[in-house]
Amino acid sequence: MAPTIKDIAKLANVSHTTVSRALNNSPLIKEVTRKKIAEIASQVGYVPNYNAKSLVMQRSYTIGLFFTSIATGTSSSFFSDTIRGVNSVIDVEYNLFIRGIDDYVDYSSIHRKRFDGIILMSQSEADNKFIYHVVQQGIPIVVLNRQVEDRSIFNIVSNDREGACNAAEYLIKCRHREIAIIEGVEGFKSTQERRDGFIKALIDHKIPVRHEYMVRGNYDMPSGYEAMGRLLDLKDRPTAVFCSNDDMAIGAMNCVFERGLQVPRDISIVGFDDSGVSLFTTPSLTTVKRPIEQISEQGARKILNLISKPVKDDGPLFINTKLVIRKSVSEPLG
Amino acid sequence: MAPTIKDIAKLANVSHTTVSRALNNSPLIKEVTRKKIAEIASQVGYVPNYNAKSLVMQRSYTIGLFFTSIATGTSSSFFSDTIRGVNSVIDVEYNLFIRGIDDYVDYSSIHRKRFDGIILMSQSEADNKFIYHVVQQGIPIVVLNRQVEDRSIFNIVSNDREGACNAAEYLIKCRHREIAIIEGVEGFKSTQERRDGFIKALIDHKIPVRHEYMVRGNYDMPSGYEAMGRLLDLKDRPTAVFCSNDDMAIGAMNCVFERGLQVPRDISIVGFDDSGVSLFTTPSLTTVKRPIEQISEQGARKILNLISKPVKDDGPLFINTKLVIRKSVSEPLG
DNA sequence: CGACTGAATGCACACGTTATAATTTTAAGC
DNA sequence: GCTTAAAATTATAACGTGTGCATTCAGTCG
Repeated sequence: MAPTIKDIAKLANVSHTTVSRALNNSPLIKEVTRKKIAEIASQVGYVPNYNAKSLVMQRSYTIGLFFTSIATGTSSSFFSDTIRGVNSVIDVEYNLFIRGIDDYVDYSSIHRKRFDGIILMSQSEADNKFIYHVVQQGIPIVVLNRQVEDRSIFNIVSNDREGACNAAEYLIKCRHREIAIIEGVEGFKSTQERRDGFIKALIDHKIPVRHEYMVRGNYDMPSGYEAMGRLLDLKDRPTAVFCSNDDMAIGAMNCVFERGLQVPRDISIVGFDDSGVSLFTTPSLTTVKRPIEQISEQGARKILNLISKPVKDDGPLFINTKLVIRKSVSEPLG
Repeated sequence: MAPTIKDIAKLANVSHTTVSRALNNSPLIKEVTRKKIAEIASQVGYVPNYNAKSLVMQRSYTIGLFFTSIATGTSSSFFSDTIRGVNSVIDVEYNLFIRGIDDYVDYSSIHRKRFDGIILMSQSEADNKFIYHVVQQGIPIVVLNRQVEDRSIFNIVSNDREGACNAAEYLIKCRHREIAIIEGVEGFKSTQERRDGFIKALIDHKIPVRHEYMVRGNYDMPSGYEAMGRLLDLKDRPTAVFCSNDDMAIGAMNCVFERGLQVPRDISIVGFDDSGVSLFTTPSLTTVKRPIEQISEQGARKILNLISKPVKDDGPLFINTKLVIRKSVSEPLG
């Protein structure tokens, strides 16, 4: 059986109270007894029972990292970058708990006793119900990646609108005028933000926004492939396509090649995310770098802060995107 | 404050013991009282306190999913496929806890009280120290992806050797004779298995194994790029290359194109994993499908079994790989 | 030397749950 | 209607830890 503070108490000829205090560095304990107890504790390989600790302390030592969904709609690199970022910050003292919101039929098991704090990598407005529940439970929460209206919630988002706008402006600067967009999953905030940025760039440069140049995808490769197919079928097809993420850009490029056309000669393509692959496509993909790992790290730090000293809102934190110019864009022919 | 069984007991005019039994469907309770109590419980929105439960039950309701490392050496798709597989099986009643072994400086916090069971997605022999610790603690464990010698440990692995062998044989069938291999991270079991299968195929077909045709990578795209560079620099370069995973294959293809050569015309390439991208490279990648998600699911099911009724070894479970033929391989020129 | 002070330690309880043993209620048998 | 067995319920202890309050101890001051 694993040793408890009572076992240590016996060995040290003190009460378990003293042991508890000594191990928690209470100022009430004389230095020599603390030393002695610490010595014995490490000798017998004592590790505290977190269940007992949690029970009395009303803390769980657990941080929940939630996604909108683990099963669908989340690209691998996005998923793993997020976990890597969070994991690098959260000390092993904490349990790191990972789930998708859609794994739950009801949220009754999500309550204060079980989570010290929650990090939500949010992709959909539908997450609001979850957020509301968490807030109501009084659990500190940080929402990443999607801006929420409620100012009392701490929010870290990338500036997708600006990123998309920059990407589109870059295409315009390269003399493109027939520019299409392949959009992401309907209802995702990111989808909307990127579209808005894209449209803003066109309007700012007085380029008409053509309805048939806006096609829907769902953030995965096959959808990018199909969407590009529809664009290429158009009577006058675009000379450049902004894809709302890299995965769809890869699917789109694939479609272009399959029709015997070239990127960027016949059609220019730009992506969004700067996922690992984008450097190794042929041609390499011009894309908007979105610092997911950085966002996650910041989010993790913030939740730790919130747990230790709850404090009100600083307003949402925007992390800048950055256009990474590679080789999938050139000036249009003739 | 969240309601406890004592609160319910008061409302129902019974003892808290009865409430506990009623909610746990003990046969000692009369049907009508059970009904009444269940009614009240859901009315007040009762949720059990798992810390208290764990304390007395000596169970943690936590399952640990460990990787060799979260920070490095694990490709995104591998990582997320694993989590998806496990997540789909593990009920929300359980905490799903995810960490890398290399996050720990010592394993003292990994003990029976904290984990009901552990799933290890293992990539390196160095993990044995961790495995040994877990076994010694008496925690049920399932090791995925890497075969361990100890027969008392439950093991689920893909048949990498056979998969690699099939891939190489396919190249041979396509009349290739100058066949190279780009290997994975040194020391990883998977690296060795795939090399062994590769070599076996060559030997079986009496094709000499040339030392300069075996180059090292580390499973990421840049390393595949570099390794291919070294192969292309050879005086008589190979006509086909077996890459030990898809990521390296993508890097390798990129390198080929950059030198103005074509895949598969000038050089054929085959990968390993069948990660999501392999369908959308140009040309699409012929590769060995390794059912990571399936392995993870099986592993998750197995750990649940082991937790409920500990039982000895059935021997390692092999899950078959499958060659997926696409367009990155053709017969060599001339 | 006794009263007082402050430091160090111990006692007893609390946290929310399950398990064990004891008790009460119900049903059955004659 | 009484005894007895069975069924249903309750009282109490336990899990391992932290904390308020009581207690002891050592030292100081008068």
